[in-house]
Amino acid sequence: MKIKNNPDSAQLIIGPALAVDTLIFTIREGKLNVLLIKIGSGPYQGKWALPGGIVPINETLDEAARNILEKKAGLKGVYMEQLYTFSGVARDVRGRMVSVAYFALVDSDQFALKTMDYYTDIQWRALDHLPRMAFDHKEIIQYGFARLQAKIEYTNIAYGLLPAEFTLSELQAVYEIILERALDKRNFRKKILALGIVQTAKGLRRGGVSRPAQLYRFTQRSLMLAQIL
Amino acid sequence: MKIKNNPDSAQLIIGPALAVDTLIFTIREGKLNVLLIKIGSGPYQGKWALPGGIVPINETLDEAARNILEKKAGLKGVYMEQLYTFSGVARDVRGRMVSVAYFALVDSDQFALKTMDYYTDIQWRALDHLPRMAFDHKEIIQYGFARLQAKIEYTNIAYGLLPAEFTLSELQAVYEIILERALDKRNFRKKILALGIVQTAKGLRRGGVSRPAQLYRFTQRSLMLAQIL
DNA sequence: GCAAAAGTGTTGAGTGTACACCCATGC
DNA sequence: GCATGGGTGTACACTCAACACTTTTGC
Repeated sequence: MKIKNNPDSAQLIIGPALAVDTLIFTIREGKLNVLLIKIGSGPYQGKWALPGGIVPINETLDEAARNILEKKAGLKGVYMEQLYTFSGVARDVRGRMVSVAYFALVDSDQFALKTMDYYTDIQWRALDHLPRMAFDHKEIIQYGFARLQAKIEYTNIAYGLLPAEFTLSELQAVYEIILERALDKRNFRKKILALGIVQTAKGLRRGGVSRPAQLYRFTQRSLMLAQIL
Repeated sequence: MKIKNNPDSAQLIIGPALAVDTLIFTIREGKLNVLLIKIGSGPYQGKWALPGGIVPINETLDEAARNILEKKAGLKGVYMEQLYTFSGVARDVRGRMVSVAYFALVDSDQFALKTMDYYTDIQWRALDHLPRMAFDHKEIIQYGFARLQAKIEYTNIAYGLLPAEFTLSELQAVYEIILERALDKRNFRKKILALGIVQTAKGLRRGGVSRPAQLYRFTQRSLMLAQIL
């Protein structure tokens, strides 16, 4: 196990090691996806897992998670929050490891995946077609999905999954994919507009064969409470 | 820093040490209280803090938190859930320490406090009269209070603060104290009864000078979703 | 002109909110 | 008999859910 070591503040501890794992959601081709990496070496070689790493002695968990997002997944400035801390005694065969899971949302169009040195592969995988996974990472994904489903109903968190400008139909699709049910178009638009969480942007989206759609943007691209459903 | 060490599974880690802190709420004399201990030695001697401890190498966080509740606060079988993991780099002057906070609910009448060896004092303190506290424990309390306020609105979590049998007025008082606002008696009773989260128990509470009140019990003393407010 | 998605209002049911008086008991 | 908290119903406002057709574009 490779562990970063800052000699200035190093201390010897006999206790569980601390890691951060990041659960990154995006929407691609009408489905909710998570970012997975393929482990390159060690007892879990060839297995899929969430991007993660050991917490350096001189970083907070938020900093460690941001660094993993940036350096291991190439994602910067995305929505992120702490999810839960997992501590099963047997979750890592290499030794006692406690992992703080973080959860991030990305507009997949804005980021091109590139495989990093650390891993042999990195892929978006649909939530309903996950491979077998290392550690308890499937459990983390289920937990995070539940959080996402809950939070999209009473916050504007959906902004994390959309570009700056989007149509109301695109926003509605995000809701339908995450909640796994159809929503009524008129009621949805009425509610979203009444809440004032979006405002019209200049321009239309002319996607092809049909009538162009008005573009909107979130009035705030930061977490806000708003009872939507 | 004293650290428990199980030689069977010990490993040397250079990284943040891991602790659990428990935030224990109860209601006493019409106010929300938290359980605080007074630290007996070290740089924080004489300061107040939440009961906590280092996570042993062979315990999950839930187990470690249960053990702290039982051995340091004398509480068994109470409602408990993981709250959040705090990781500020300077939260403990003795060294880098990450703390997983847990949050517990207790019916204070059922447990008599006794000061343990570890601490020089242990007390219930009203949330609106907290002493100066060690570490970032005031922040943990604020975070936990927000969780409690949110969760009492959409779950039956209030059972953790009440004895097996209680009157609807007592239940309403719990809600009013936590939400810090008055509720309409008729509407409250209508909602609670319609949801079916309580059922009548045998007997009446004859508290003294006024009409005796019907006793109720929760239909389930485990966490259930129920939109109450 | 036709296929495809955008956009738009109304109605009925159900839920939430406000509100005041009688009841059973202890002293 | 009076002070104390227990217990009960109704009316109005508002919110939620169901539902169908016209518009604008590309081909």
